[in-house]
Amino acid sequence: MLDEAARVVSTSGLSGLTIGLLADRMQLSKSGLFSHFRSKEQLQVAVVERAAELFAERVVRPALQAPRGEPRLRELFDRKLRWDNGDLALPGGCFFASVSAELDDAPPSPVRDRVVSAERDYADLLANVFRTGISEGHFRADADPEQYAFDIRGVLLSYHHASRLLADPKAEDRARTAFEALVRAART
Amino acid sequence: MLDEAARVVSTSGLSGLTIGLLADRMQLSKSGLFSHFRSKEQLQVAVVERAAELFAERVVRPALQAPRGEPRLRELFDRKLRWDNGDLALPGGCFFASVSAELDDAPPSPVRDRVVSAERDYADLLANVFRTGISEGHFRADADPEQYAFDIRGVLLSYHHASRLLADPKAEDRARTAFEALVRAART
DNA sequence: CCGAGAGGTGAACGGTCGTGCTTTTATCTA
DNA sequence: TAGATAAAAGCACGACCGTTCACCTCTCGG
Repeated sequence: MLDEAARVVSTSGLSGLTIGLLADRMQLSKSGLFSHFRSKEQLQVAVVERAAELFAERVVRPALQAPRGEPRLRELFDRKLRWDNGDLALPGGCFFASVSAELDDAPPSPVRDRVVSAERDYADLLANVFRTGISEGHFRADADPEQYAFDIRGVLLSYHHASRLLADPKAEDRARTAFEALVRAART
Repeated sequence: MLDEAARVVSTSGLSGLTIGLLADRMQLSKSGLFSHFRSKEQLQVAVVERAAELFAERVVRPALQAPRGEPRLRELFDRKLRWDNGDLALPGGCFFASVSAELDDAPPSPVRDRVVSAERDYADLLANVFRTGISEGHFRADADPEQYAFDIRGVLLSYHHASRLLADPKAEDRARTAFEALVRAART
């Protein structure tokens, strides 16, 4: 049920996730569905948390199986591409890309806070995996892991933008090219 | 009036632009405002076009005054930062960053089409300015202008994300650092 | 066998949405 | 000054929103 909600959000945004619509898709009455969550805000929080779980299951945990340093980073990047627009994706692409843009200027709220913390977790993860790549000797010792996380985030956002909005068939090639350039620049 | 509408969209998204809300802000009755546009869709189209005008006025045209090649590219980048989050910005940051994410999975529509074409125009502009930089001898002859446009877009999207959603005080530094790295890599 | 509790239904509420209509008000020309 | 034209107001509509509440129907432990 939260998976269906996450699918809706990924395509129509949080504001497109309506109690009536979700009830229909679940073949449930509006009030029947409503009684599971006690408010719309709690539904939104629950779906954000479910999306974070899905991301951990499909992207993060499998990638952490790869050897430390550069291979792990490559796996993380590759899976993130598939999460945005491939076999690991929700129908509307990256859940957090939609929701982040929707909430970036919203006042603080439980929903926004969870999204922010999920995004921060991901940025920290990228930086840490990169940092491990430094101590493994894959990357230059003076490289800045947070800067690297910022750069990777940019490649992924640009990929989402190019493939989803502009329907650019070269989007994936461009993303991989950009990633390789970043890795090359970080090499020792 | 369309300027006010653009301000609303930049913070609350297209779905937050409501006839009643805009009427209030304009101190107009709902029907009074409605009669200016003949439907909500036409209001949306008009506000997208107004935003594209604003972007051309504040970012593109002034940047084109700078000398061809690298200086023009720098000016374009700098002004885009200010458009996202500075003295040239709407209250919710980049208008198109909000709207793009909102419409990326929507079915084709007049509104979506205008957004896509504005985004394509901007990508083409970036690629062309870069191309001129090649013929001016500022950048390597074998550099790929479209790839460069993709990379720059990534830096700008990551900047918007970091500064707006994550409130990262280092966002601007990171964006400038990333931009300098791209320019350096493209140098002859 | 009974009663409690969980989970689902259907109707209703106040509110806001986009959109039509009719009427008033203001502006400008003949 | 009278009359045409345009802009805004006021009101009502049907649809959908989140939310509440009274009722129904199961299942299961005592």
